[in-house]
Order: sequence, then structure tokens, then C-alpha cells
Amino acid sequence: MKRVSIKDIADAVGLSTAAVSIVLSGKNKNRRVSKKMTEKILATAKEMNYHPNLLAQSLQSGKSKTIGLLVADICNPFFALVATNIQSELQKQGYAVIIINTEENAQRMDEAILILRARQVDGLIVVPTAYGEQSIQELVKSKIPLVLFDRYFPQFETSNVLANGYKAVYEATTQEIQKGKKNIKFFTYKTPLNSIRSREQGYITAMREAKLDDYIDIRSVSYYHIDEEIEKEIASIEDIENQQMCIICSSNNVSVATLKGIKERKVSIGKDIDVICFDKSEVYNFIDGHFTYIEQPIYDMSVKVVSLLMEKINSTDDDNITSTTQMSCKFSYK
Amino acid sequence: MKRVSIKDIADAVGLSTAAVSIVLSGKNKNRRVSKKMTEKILATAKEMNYHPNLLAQSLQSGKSKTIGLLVADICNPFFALVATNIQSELQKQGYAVIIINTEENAQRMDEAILILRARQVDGLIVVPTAYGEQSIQELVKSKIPLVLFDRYFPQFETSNVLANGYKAVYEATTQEIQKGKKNIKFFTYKTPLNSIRSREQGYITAMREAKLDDYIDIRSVSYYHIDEEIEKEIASIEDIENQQMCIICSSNNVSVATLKGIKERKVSIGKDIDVICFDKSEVYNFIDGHFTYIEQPIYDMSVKVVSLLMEKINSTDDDNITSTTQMSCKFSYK
DNA sequence: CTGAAAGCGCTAACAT
DNA sequence: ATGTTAGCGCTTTCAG
Repeated sequence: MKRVSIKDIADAVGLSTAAVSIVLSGKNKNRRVSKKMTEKILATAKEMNYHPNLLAQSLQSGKSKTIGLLVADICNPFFALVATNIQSELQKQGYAVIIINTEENAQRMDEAILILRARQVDGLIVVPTAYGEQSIQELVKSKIPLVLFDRYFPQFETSNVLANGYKAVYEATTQEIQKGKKNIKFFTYKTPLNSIRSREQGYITAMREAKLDDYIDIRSVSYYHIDEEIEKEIASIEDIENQQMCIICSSNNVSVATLKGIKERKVSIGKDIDVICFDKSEVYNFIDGHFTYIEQPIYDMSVKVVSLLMEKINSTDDDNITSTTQMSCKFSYK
Repeated sequence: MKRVSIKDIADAVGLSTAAVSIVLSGKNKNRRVSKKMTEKILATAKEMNYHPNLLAQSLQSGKSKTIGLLVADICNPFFALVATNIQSELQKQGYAVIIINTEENAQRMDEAILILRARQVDGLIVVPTAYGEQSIQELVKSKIPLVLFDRYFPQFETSNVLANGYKAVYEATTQEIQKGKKNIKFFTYKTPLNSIRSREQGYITAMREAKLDDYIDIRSVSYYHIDEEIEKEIASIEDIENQQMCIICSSNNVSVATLKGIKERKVSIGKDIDVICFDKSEVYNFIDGHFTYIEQPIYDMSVKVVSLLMEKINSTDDDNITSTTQMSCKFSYK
């Protein structure tokens, strides 16, 4: 069961490999090869069950038609959906995707970058991990087409696609304030990531603008124990049902943990307490009561990041214009 | 910013590309190259920031060190976790993974296979879609190293790794019967996939063995509307709280839909009604009451499928021994 | 209109 | 101990 190459076909039809290549790659617009021969080549190619070797094509063209996708945590449903969208979008354009899970670990990100560069990927989409500035700087210097997703480091000139979490949380907070709430807390986890931090800033700014500085209350737990620690935070709130309280959550895992914690307290969400969640989750269907959640435009963001990357890959000159696209979140009510 | 090749280094140190290749690929055990030169090569390689081109290596070796992973539905948390495990396992062995989501669509599976073969993948792990027997047959004929995961077609000689859903559901059903339950229903969706069907068989067999043929009640809904239709089924059950009923679910999406449906009915799970779920889900944390769920050994299955594939890839002769590994599920109680 | 030859980066086999 | 050569499969000159 030997692989059949262009040479085998050339031998079979009695032409050169060049002629066969031209025909099979559809570059015979200008009739370099006669119609008769074209047909014969096509026929024997089919007959011999020819399949082009993309590796060989890549080696000669210098383009692997492969994109590397580095994701911080592929089991997070948000990133899982993003990865799916990106993959399907790139596939349409003839690109394959190698996805690597960096597990929020800068060292694993370094390894992954090495692996992908060795494989001559044409570009990279990266959800950087915390403390990954080193690797990102390397990538920037290397001039490889690169777009960051969800997070970025302002000190480097990269192109970035993100949801505007600042604005979303700012608006959510303001809305609560206008409803008359004052006791508004922000639940988050400890991280330097600007995606999360800017959501926090949205909260702080809204509170300050409303002169509610004294009410600002940010509970920040360890990333590795979000569930337990968030639940502990909630358990520790006294008289929770009579506080006219609102809890704003900085991320999907914090949201789920918060909902779980509140469930234990037997308070009615939307009546005794307001909650504003980040990202959509299947568990919302199992919550009694009503609340607002902030949805990132996952599909649009995925499409955007791919189109940006394609622009970079296809731009001949290396002006390398960078841009940061902030996309608006949507509010939903459950 | 040209890529530096082995030739550049050869020129720099004044040796042949072959010498450089031997040193850089660590094949200098037998001192082909002098110690002095070895060091010089290593040094200039580092200095010139050399990185090997795996594409070129692949072309010449005929091994791409890449595995294709076809998954029927990557957004299903079960497969998401499987994909993550497989990827990380293969990465340890120096393989990259190209994951393609076939969306339970046989045609997309065909396309994916073409793409992956063109890229010369060394092997394939496939979660076949329903009605995908054609493509699987092609793959079998092609002799490319292949292992199926979660589902298979008995008519083809493939190696398969699956959870023993038959046994799990058989035991679960039997357990319920021993508890004195008779009114045991099986909720599933319409599909020819043997993974799901064999779970159903486990239910049927257990019921028959207990002479409960008359109680056999299988509700089978459309795959594309599991949520609505399952909920409708549950809504249609009269006097649900006094039936001493048990519902066994055939899959994770059916389980979640069932739990949701039951929630609407305000019956107490574990008291008024028993439920047995398939796969673990985050939503279980939000369910009041207690129930049993069946967990597939995801990690072990992932490791197994990788090791099987590696065996095939590394086996020189083409005896191509096929095997079906059925792994036991675990029962958990919530 | 067609074919020959070179070369992408690498390594295995064959010289020196 | 080191170099040379050929070739993996493909495309792109360039020369008929």
C-alpha cells in the first residue's frame, strides 16, 4: 500500500512531474498542458488514488497551513467553545489547528511555543497565561503572525481580541446602583490577568462615581480553590437575606461557585439578594430565582481573531499594524 | 529574520550539513564528530538561534509525528475532557494532535479524514459518528494506524477502546430491582450508536432476567431536541411522585435534561423518585436530593487509546492485531 | 505547449 | 574522524 506520488502519475502518463503538478494543483488556467493530457492526468490520479502530500508542499512553499492555538484552560467551557469556533473558522480557510493546553502555566506555554515553531506554524493565536510576558515578548520579537485572545500585556505591541469586561461590569454595577442597591460586592480570584482585573476596575469605577466608596467590597480567593473559598466567603456573610445585597462575579467559575454558596444559604436569588454572573453556564437552568448574566460574544470574537490573524499572515510588507479589538458583552436575564 | 537552517550552521563552522545534523540530533554517540567540533556546532547553533524544521524531518523520515483526533462533539464535556487527556498524553511522546470536530456528521468526518491524511498523520484516533461506517471501512483498508474510541462498528476489524456501558447499566438496573423497584424506565435518544444502544441492552437484559418484561419502558427522543423532548416526557408522567419510579439515563445530555424535567415537577430525587445518571456533570451540585451516577474512566480510557495507537505505529510487521478494550465504569452517589 | 533541473531542510548511505 | 551525495514529494523557474 505505497503512497502514490506525483512522480508515479508522471511515469504512468508519460509526462514530467511538473506537468502533473500544474494540472493537479489547478494552475492550468493558461493551458500549459493540453486538454487531452489534462484529462488523462486527472483520470489516472483518481484511478491511482492520488493524494497530495501537504508536508512536501509546505516544505517547498514555506507555508505549513497550520495554526497553533494556545489555550490557558481548555476544560473551561468558555475556552472550549472558543477553540471549537476558531478551529472551524480556520478549517474553512484550509488551515489545520494544533491546540495546546497550557494549563495556566507559563513554562508549559514556552514548551508549546517551541513545539509549534518547530512545526513551522504560519501563525499563532494565544490566550496567554498569567506571568507569560516573557514568552509573549519572544513571540513579538520573532515577528511570527500572532494575535492574543481574551488577555494581553499592554507593554507589548500585539494585536488583541477581547471582550470589554470593564464596560460590562461598569454598566452592571451602575444598573444595580440605579435600582437603589448600595451593598454591592465583587467576587473574584487572585490573578494579574487584565481580563479579570479590568472587570474589577469596572466595578470600582462605578462605585466611586456613585460615591459609594465605602461600600466597595472585593473578595478575592485563590484560583486553585475557587469553589471552597467562594463558598466560605458566602457562608461568612451574616444575615445575608436582609442586606439588600448584590454580588457581582468576575468569571464563570466564580459565578458557579457563588451560586452554589448562595444555594446553601437558602436565600432567594433576585428577591433577597441580587447576583450578576459572568459567562453563560448550564447550571443556570437549575437555579431558582432570577439574575442577570454577562455574555461574551464568543462567536464574533472567534471570527474576529481568525480574520485578524489571516490579515497578518497575508500582509506582504511587515508594517505589522497592531490593534486591540474590544467587543461588547451582552446582558441576559434568567 | 530568516530562518536558520542546518546549512547555515554548516557554512558557519566550515563543516558539512551531515556533520551538523548528526550532532544536533544527538546521534553522535559513536564520536563521528570530534569533541571540539561538536562543541563548536552546539555553540553556533545556540548563537544563531537554530530551531529544527520538523516538516523537513517529517518529509525525509516519512513520519509526521502528528496524530489526528476526530471527535463527534467536542463541546460535550465528556469528549472535551477526553481530548484534553489524549492531547497531553500524546504530547509527552512527542506527538502533536490535530483535533477536528465532526459534529456527529458523517460527511464532515470524511472531509476531516482527507485533510488529515494529506497532512500525513501517523495515526488516527476516531470517535465515529453515526452512519460513519463507510469512512471507517476506508480507513481500515488504508491500513493507517487507527483506534476507535467510545463507539465502533462490529463488522470491521478495528481496535477499540470503550467503557462497558452495558455492564454498568445492567448492574444499576439490577441494583434498583433489588431495592424493590419495578417501575424502572430508560430514557435515551434515537441513535444507532452502539455505545448508547448497549447501555439500553443492559437495561433490557436486567429487566428480563428479573421477569419485569412488562415494566420495560424506553423513552427515546430526538438527538437534536433532547432537552425539550425529555422534559416533555417527564411532564407527561402522571402522579410521578407516587410511582416508586426509577429513571435511568443513557447519556450525559439525557441525564441533565432529566434532572431539569424532574426539577419542574417538584418531586424529591432519592425519595419520591430514583434517578441514575450517566457521566458526571457540574449541575449535579445544584440538585437537591441524592442519586447514583455512572462515571466512565475517562483518564484510563485516554491513556489506553494512546498506548494502543502507539503500539500500532511502532509495530513493524503488519500483523495488525485488533482488540476491543472495554473498561469498567464507576458508580458514585451524590 | 512541454520537460528538465533545482531546491525547500533534513538525514541515511556511501565515500574518503 | 569527517564529507559528499542522493532523495523524501512538491513547485517553480528556465530552457526547449
